[in-house]
Amino acid sequence: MDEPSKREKIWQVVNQIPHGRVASYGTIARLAELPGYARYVGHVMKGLPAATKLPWHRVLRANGQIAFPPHSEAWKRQKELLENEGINLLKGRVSMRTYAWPGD
DNA sequence: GACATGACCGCAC
DNA sequence: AGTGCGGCCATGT
Repeated sequence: MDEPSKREKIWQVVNQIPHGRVASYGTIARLAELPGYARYVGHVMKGLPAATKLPWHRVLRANGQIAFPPHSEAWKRQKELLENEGINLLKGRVSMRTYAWPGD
């Protein structure tokens, strides 16, 4: 089922990603106590309103890449927001070693 | 109810 | 280090 509790947990975790840090879909799922729901997290993100309060841009793939097709509009939008927070993208890819949350 | 698709992940080659 | 493949879960056709 698509219980509200699942979406809410995901929203909550995403909402707790600190400024200037990022987390992968799998990490979000794991922290939301929903291991294996990495894909579902993406589904929830897609359903977010355009003007959402959630820091959706801090959610990346496990390898640090943006989940959108490179150079697409959404891709550029997300890249912009990340750089706005002082996150350095190298070749459109974020160093998870440096910015991954949780960690340190 | 089978089959395809998606803002995914991890391990094996 | 790049690619492939199976595994994941919920939706849509």
